[in-house]
Amino acid sequence: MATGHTDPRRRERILTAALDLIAEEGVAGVSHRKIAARAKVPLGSMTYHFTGIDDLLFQAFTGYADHVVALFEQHLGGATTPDRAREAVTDLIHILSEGPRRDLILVQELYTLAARHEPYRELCARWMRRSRTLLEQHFDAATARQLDALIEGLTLHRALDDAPPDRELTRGAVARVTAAP
Amino acid sequence: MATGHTDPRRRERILTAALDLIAEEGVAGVSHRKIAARAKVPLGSMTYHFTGIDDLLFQAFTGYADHVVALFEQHLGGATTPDRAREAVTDLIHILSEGPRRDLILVQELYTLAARHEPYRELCARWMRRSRTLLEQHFDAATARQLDALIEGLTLHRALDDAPPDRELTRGAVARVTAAP
Amino acid sequence: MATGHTDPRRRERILTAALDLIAEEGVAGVSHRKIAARAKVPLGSMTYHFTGIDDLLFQAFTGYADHVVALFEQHLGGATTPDRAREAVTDLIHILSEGPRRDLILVQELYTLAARHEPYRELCARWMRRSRTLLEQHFDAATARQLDALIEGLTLHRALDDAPPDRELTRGAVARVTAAP
Amino acid sequence: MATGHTDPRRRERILTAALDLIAEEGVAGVSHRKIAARAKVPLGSMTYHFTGIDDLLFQAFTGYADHVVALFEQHLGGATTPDRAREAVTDLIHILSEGPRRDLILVQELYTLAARHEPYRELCARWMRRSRTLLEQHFDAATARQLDALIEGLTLHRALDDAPPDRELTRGAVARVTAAP
DNA sequence: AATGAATGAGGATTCATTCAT
DNA sequence: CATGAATGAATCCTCATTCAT
Repeated sequence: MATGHTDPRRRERILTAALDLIAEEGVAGVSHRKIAARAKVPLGSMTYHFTGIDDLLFQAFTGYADHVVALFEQHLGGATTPDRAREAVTDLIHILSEGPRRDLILVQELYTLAARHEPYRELCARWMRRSRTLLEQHFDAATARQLDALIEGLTLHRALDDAPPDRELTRGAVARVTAAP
Repeated sequence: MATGHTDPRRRERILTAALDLIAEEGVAGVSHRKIAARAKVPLGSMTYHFTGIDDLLFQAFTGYADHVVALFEQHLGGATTPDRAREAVTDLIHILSEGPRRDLILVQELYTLAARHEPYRELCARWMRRSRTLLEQHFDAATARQLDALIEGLTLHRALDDAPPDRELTRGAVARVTAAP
Repeated sequence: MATGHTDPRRRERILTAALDLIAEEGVAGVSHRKIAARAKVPLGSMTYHFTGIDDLLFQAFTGYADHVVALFEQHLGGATTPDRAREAVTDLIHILSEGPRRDLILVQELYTLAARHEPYRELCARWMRRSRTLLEQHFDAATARQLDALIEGLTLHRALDDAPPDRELTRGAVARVTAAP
Repeated sequence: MATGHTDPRRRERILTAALDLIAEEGVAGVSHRKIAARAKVPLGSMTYHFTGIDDLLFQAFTGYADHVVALFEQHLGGATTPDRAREAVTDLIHILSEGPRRDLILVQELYTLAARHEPYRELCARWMRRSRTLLEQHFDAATARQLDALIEGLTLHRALDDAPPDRELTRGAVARVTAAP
């Protein structure tokens, strides 16, 4: 009506609105109506562009996972030495957990879905594989896996703990896990 | 009517049914009706015993957090030397992630609630504090925190990864993080 | 609210409203909303009293079939001789097809459902068995079946034909089918 | 695009798909989308070729009624003596009720529409007139009407009854109704 | 001539909660 | 004390139809 007739950004706008809403109210709180209102899109658009709400959520999280992977690549891809990589990992943890609450929450919501639904588990598994591959450019395979898990745990604890680990503690943990045996 | 007058186990049965349901369908999927049906309790009981569904959920998760803390105490409390403690931590990670899917899922659901709602965050913080205190019986404060985060990350990765870390890798990671500097 | 708290006639009112609506707009045209409005009952009552709309429709038609069977019994049950029975059958056909359009339509709707759904077919089969049993009080089994089919066909043609068979023609057809060989 | 410019069979394909769908899901279950999908035709075609869904349904049933009339003509038209006609009628009843369930269902759906909507009633009336005319080639007018109704009733009972009349019973009924007074 | 995108109305159903009993 | 009946709001989804292209 206003935008001519077709609005190619429509789909994208809906997905962004969905993620924002999930961050605010949780997967449990999203609904076609709320997403449509936030995206300023008529309700009927929801099921025109997506098979149903499950489809919509999955596509939204798929896009989000891509975004996080990109973040990993951006930070770890540039490191040229193991020391630089260690520093990049420390950056990553603090960026993730100090950045907008939105990211922390979305990751949690994604993990919760993954714990119950296979397609989401596959989404997470792909992300973990990619992350590990990046770490393996600087560390041996076993160390990469251990470090990957450490990143996960430190990020989460920084998000939930009332006295979150500081940068020095993070740096120390990274150093220990990546220390030569 | 039949059981005398009141059934003291009624409340408990409702809470267990709620957790089972959350494990199966997620927080988003629970409802008074479903919980009542599963607990074999009349629908009216729900709002008689609990203020509302939010109250019910919070009490259910409170009980669950207590249960997990008990698991930590049971495993870590018995260790008498740092080496025993290291082994206990390794056990803990593998028990948590190999045990029934139910536990993995409930922890995730709890974290997701904590990411958004203060009372749940406090619940998690208490748990983390307790866990750290237990670890501090064997390791210095900084190491305890790092180790705690590692436990978290390894457990999660064991749950979601398609090629989960094996016991040897877990043991190695624990050893590295707890190694003398 | 107004009626005290429980209204035992509620279910019955809904079923009657459903049948009225089916007669007016067809099975294709009924909806929870329309039935609720006609029965002057809140929308939520629909799925409180019935599992779903399928359940509601089936129960409505079950009640209706009982009503039609009662009509058959009332007319045929009183006949004491074959001649009286022939006259009763003729009455029946003309009462059915001259009476309120509602009945003709409801029977059609029921048959249409029966053509596609087993439970409705069973409903019709029961009705036919009962009808045949009544006719067998006056005629041999084969004749009863033939007469039963004739009743069906004449009623339908009286309902749909632009020049419907008159009473004399009906009487003649009944006489022929029930004539001694 | 591929087929030159216009596909003359397109309309026909849509109508056939509509009838198939009605047979499967009932008039209540048809929709533009489902018909378009089944006919492998773009959604926009629906309202391009037909005024609306009512128009589409009416044209579909019109074509179907023509098809049934042709069946009557094929069977009754060939009979040269009253006896042959009786046999043809018996054939007709058993062919109609033993043939694909689709036909039984479509006839019922058509009658149901006819019970409520004038245009469909006229469609049925034309069919009945034609059928009667064919029967009048062999029997007097009154007999033709009675026989026509009998055909209707026997066909329906054969379709819905759990112990449907056999061929001998059909033959007997036809003989009785067409017997000289 | 033909169609994919778009949408508001309405579909069935589920829900947490209230309240008379 | 305990509960079944009741309900209005909100859920997802399907629909016939319009219209710019």
